[in-house]
Amino acid sequence: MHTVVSQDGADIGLRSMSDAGAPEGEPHIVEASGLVREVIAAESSHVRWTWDDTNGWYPALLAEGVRVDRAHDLRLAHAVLRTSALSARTALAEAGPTAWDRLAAVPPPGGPTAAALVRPDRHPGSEPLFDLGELSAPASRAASGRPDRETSGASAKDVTGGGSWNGEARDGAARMGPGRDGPLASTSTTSTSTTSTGAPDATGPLNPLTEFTAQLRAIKDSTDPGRLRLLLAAESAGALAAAEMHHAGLPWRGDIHDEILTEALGPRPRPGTRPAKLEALANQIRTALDAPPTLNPDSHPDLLRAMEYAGVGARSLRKWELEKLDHPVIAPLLEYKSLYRLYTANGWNWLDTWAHDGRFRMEYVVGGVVTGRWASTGGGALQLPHNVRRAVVSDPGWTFVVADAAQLEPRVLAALSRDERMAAAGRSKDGASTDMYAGIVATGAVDSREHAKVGMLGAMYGGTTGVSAQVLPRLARAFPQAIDLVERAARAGERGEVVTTRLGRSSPRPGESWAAVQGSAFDEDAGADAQSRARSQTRSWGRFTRNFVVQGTAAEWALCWIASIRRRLWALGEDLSDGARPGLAPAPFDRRPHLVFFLHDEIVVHAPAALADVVAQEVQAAAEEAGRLLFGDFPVDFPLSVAVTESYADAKG
DNA sequence: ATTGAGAGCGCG
DNA sequence: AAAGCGCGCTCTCAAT
Repeated sequence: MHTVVSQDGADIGLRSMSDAGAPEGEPHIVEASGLVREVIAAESSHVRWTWDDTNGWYPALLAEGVRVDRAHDLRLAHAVLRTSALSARTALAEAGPTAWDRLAAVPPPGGPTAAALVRPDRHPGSEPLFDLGELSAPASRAASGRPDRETSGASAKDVTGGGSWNGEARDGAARMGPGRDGPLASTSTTSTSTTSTGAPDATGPLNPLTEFTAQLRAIKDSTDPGRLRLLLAAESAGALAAAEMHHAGLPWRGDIHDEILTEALGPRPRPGTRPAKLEALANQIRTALDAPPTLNPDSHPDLLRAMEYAGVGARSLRKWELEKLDHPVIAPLLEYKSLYRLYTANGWNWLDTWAHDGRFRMEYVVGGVVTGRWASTGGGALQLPHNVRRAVVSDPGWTFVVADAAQLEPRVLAALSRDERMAAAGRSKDGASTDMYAGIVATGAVDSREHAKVGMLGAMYGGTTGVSAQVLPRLARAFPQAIDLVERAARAGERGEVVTTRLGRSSPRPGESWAAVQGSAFDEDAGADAQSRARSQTRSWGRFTRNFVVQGTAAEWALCWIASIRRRLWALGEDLSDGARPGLAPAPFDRRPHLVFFLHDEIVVHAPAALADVVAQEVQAAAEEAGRLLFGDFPVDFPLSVAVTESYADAKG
């Protein structure tokens, strides 16, 4: 049963509909303040809350301590149905773009950007539903997330020396968050949606009821309703999980983070100065290069020129290129770059901006990646360096259950291609290793774990050189079905065709510039230049589609995994054992194990210590469930490495 | 002052 | 170890 939620002036409309889309009972209008009560009352009957955007509704419910079990996120579902090859011949897909296509994600409330922006009212003529200080979407990545890029070979321009140390000049300033305090503070009250382009919606307002009906129809008319239903349910469950993780926050010990920084960099520097360790290294660099004190190691042109003058022989400043060189400047330079990165990306400024009240509240962007993986915005939640994860410490009396799926992508490929031999290589026999790469070695296909790994990565990414390419023929002989699947995906992409994941997410078509470049290669006067550019572009798109099917299906597995985890965790109930104490997470999670972090193939659950073991079992069971949901009875294993630990940094293993 | 590109590195 | 997939973020520098 679905309950479609829609804004109705200052009120909220609630409409029950069967799973087939038939209205049930009478429409129901409640005041905005009454929604929480309605949700609580209806939750026991397993409704699927159907709304335009989970981030527009759910945070307010969570703030009231209310969790919902199921949802249907119309915005996310629309995006899938719009481009899926399975629903290509449906009215929804064949119709022109609607306002739903331009709907940008609403970011969760309460982030460091909250004070800076005013959220445009997404429902004309209505008052804000809850006064939470919700904000407008930043220009979302919806339009830019496509791999439609051309890399021009343009190189270094003219070089100017000097440059001033940025340092704490910025750290001290009132930064509201990277790139988000700009012109987005629109106060428009007429737009029905926040769009990336700012273009007005020509196709009318957002009507959740008609959209929902259209989506049900599209699913039903699709070539595989079952898969799409699962995909949309998982995607929506992901949206719920993402909102819950933002609500709960990742436990973050600012004092430990500060210790890490001070240890590595020296004490926090005064504005306008480098941390002591960086300053010392900068001087070492200057000395090694016989360069003047004005040499600014943060300026690439400056530094490259000084290195050339000193005869270092560096073509770029990339770490792995520098590592090949033999010169006294290399060691201090590499260390400088490493510490500089820590300081700028995850230093005190980051701490001030993103970690408050013992929590880092990340903003996930569900479906933010073309392949279906999540993206994040603000704080670099998906790029937390390993060396700062020591700051992630569970609350007193609580612990973390950290789990990651071992070799998820090759296992997904094995199942996707129904390659029984490859799947068998990943299955543990009699307690033997669950390491799939070791299993591949055991088949005799390749002679070392490293070869198995780079070979598989090359097969899934489209590697054409080095060890990866050398090993590929052997893998192709041992696992013809798996390799054939990725090769076919690559060929399809090279032809400009669309490829599709297990549950039905399809790749975007190449952009207009793609066709233009291809066309120009066929011109009479097409030079070798144009032809090679077209060829390079073709291969590049082939690598994208090759990887899309694997990465996208792995993302679906992960989505099913967390959907199952969050349901199972809730079913465990509250920790009421003797000595149990509430954590610092807000209701409804203060006495319950809950997800706090998700990273493509890895999850962190924050749990009362007494429940750690049962949580670990549920996480394991959820992985098995995810495998069955995607691949049925096909005999593929998705083993996890699970750790129970009070510090995230101790989990890796 | 603001914006965009390029370079580089963090994560999977 | 350096080729290949997907991202976000920060810096500098040149252009606006």
